[in-house]
Amino acid sequence: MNQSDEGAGPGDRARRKDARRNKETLLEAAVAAFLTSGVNAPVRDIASRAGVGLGTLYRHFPTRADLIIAVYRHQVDACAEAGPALLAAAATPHAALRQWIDLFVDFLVTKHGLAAVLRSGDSGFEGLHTYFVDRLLPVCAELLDAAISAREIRTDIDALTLMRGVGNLCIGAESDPGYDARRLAGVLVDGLRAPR
Amino acid sequence: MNQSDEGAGPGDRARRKDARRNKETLLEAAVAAFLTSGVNAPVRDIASRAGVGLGTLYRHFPTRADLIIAVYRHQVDACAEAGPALLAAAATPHAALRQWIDLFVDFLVTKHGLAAVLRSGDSGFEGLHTYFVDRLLPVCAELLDAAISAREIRTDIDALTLMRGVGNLCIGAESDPGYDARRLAGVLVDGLRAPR
DNA sequence: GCCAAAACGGAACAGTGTTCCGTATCGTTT
DNA sequence: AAACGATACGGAACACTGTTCCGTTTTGGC
Repeated sequence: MNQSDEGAGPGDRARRKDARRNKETLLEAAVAAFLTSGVNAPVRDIASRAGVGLGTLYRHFPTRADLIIAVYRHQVDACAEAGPALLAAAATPHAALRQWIDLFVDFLVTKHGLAAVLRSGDSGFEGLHTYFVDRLLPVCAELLDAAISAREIRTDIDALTLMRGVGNLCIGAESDPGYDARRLAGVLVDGLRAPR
Repeated sequence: MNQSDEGAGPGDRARRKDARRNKETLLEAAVAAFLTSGVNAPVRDIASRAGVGLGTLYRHFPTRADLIIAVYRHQVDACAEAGPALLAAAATPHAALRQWIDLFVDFLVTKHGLAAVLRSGDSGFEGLHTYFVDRLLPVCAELLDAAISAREIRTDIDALTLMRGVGNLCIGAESDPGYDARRLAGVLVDGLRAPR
């Protein structure tokens, strides 16, 4: 995975090279910190891992949410792009939906604390929440609609509710061996089949 | 609901009456604060609502979790006691389970932030988590076992996983009009019927 | 080499939960 | 009624968050 192209647009060329380098270093530090301490790793830890001041961190990533987005952008995009592919390949839309939900759950469960932060309600994370919804909701809706059109599932659960529900099921899964978020999400998707 | 008998054992008689009165006042203040600001209402707010110092609050409720337990103890107990009654009255164990889950969800959804705090992983809330599990898990397990014995549901979801899953589904439901935790919990319970 | 613009660093702020201890109150005992 | 020890009180102080701000340093075009 290459972090260097995060937001690497024409705008980056206008930046001083020390700024570009610091942003890069910060991203690497954040990846490492998130891996060991979860997405709630203190900002100070990330800054000092990167050997950089707090001001520098905040200039590049105005809020913690921006840092999280930058770190996981590629994986979220990959998840989003997998949706249509699964729909084309699977035997039924419902099977595709199940597989896509599995991808989503796997992603969330392996990012310590991310699912919780998405639901924290903390105003500082609005941007993060919005990013996830913007990127993934259309994909989920497409799969859901396909399954509905195929008359495979009930119609009273919309894509946003489903995504939030599945996301919620992932909360705390990382630090709780006795809890199987994947299986529960599967049960939920099974439940969608019940005609209503 | 009467808060005055919270932990009102023989031990209370040994306490000075100002201490008893303050504990009482603090509980009322906490009820009010939780109602308006959710269970994350700042300790200082609760103390000042009660016209009491921080030290007093912490002496009576050594941790925030103790305060939350004290406030909701009666409702949790009521939920626990409803389990066997529902099992006796319902047409099938699965129907009883569904009704009990509805009770649980209704309770959690109406307590702003409680479901989130139960899953926060914050060590300060271990006591709260333990209390909920101790009190409600046996009830859930009884209902689940009955439904399994009646061959109504799959056997690969244990009571703890189900409770945690349902609890998770309730997170954020209070401050999100477009999200229906009750319905999702219903879908999950439907999913249990799918033979596996 | 100069110098304005850009970026940096970290002290300072605001808001948490929690601890600590000097002071005030209570209730019993004389 | 007065004295006194146990009990309880209040809030300053601490540790830890995220975030802001501004004096200082670095950069890169002239």
